[in-house]
Amino acid sequence: MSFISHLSSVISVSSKLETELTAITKRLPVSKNKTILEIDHRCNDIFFVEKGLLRGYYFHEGKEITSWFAQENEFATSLYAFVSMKPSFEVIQSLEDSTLIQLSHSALENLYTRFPETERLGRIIMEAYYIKLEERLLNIQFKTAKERYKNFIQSKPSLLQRTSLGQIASYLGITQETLSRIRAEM
Amino acid sequence: MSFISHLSSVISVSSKLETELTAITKRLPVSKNKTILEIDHRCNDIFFVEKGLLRGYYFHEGKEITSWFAQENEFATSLYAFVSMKPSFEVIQSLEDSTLIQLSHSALENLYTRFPETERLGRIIMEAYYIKLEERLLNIQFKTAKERYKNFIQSKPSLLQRTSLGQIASYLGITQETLSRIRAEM
DNA sequence: CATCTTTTTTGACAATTATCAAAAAAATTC
DNA sequence: GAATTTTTTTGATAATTGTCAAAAAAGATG
Repeated sequence: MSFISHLSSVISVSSKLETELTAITKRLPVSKNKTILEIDHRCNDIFFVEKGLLRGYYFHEGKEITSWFAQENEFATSLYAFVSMKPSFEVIQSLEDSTLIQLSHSALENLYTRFPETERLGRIIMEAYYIKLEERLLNIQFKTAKERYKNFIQSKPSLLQRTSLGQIASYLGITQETLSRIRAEM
Repeated sequence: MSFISHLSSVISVSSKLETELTAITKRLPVSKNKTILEIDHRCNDIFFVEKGLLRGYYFHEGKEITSWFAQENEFATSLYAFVSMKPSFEVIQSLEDSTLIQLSHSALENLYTRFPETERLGRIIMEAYYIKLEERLLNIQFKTAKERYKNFIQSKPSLLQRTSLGQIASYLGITQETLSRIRAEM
């Protein structure tokens, strides 16, 4: 189970904890192009992507803006909504047939209390999220559209084949016309 | 001590923990315009601003870019460097005479181990940091320069008097000329 | 495989913000 | 408080990216 082994790389997972984790999570198969979390709904779950690809997006002036992609061995949730338990402004959808490990907010809170060592896990995951977001901000603030795209190709080459131009463009904070032109001149 | 009472609003601080916190932190007075963390140095400390104002900035193409301001009752550190223990790309400076509560990385790690309930604190602080950063990203990605400035006035009015136009402009991701023109037409 | 739908590309033009240069204003220092 | 330094403002111009519209290409469907 890639979920447990992934966690093991962050904290030591006792067999007791492993049993608990297996008990409170659910393996969830989703087919391609399914909406997993709708706008304005509560985000009760955090998902670990065992197989497949998810995408988070929201609407800005009627257009879909990709906020993240989550591939194999990555966590995915509408973080703001999950942390605050407020209605989500984000949609989560599957871009491929996927297998998710589903962990609910209440089960997680429970886990934190019963296995305090998992607090560390929560913190470390948050730190990693933060650093990724910081990189993204620097990227958008100081790189030209072309530099951002080059950077994307470098850091997430596999997503090039698995997502559409429009999805990537909005993730990079540019229009798809601009991205198309960048591609043309490369 | 505003530090302890601020923490108390997040987790319950036992008297034992309070004693420990007092023992491992140091009250650090710094005068105005002092560099607290230099570029490429290790960031060994996280600071809690008891009084005064700090600023984090880095250089991009020879120009200072403000990444954050930390006022009274806020935490401040070069988060990426502090978390990863890598050399900092950020400078931390005091913009006013300030009083800081200094907590070292090693003392914090130690605290996490000896008082597991503080892991929760670390996680919650990280979550708050994340959400602030997310707002900032949305702001830079989708608001015009004018909207961003208006938003800044709304959310951090006190900083208007305490910082310079150039510092605010770079924080908002615009040039100071542009910010000056925005001010003129408001 | 012909049709329908979605995605990508291309073109013309507009808007926002940056850049460079210099003047004006404000703040600091001796 | 005069001189120096720093910060802010103003002007002219350029560059990047966005917008709107439509064609072309690719993909999905019955």
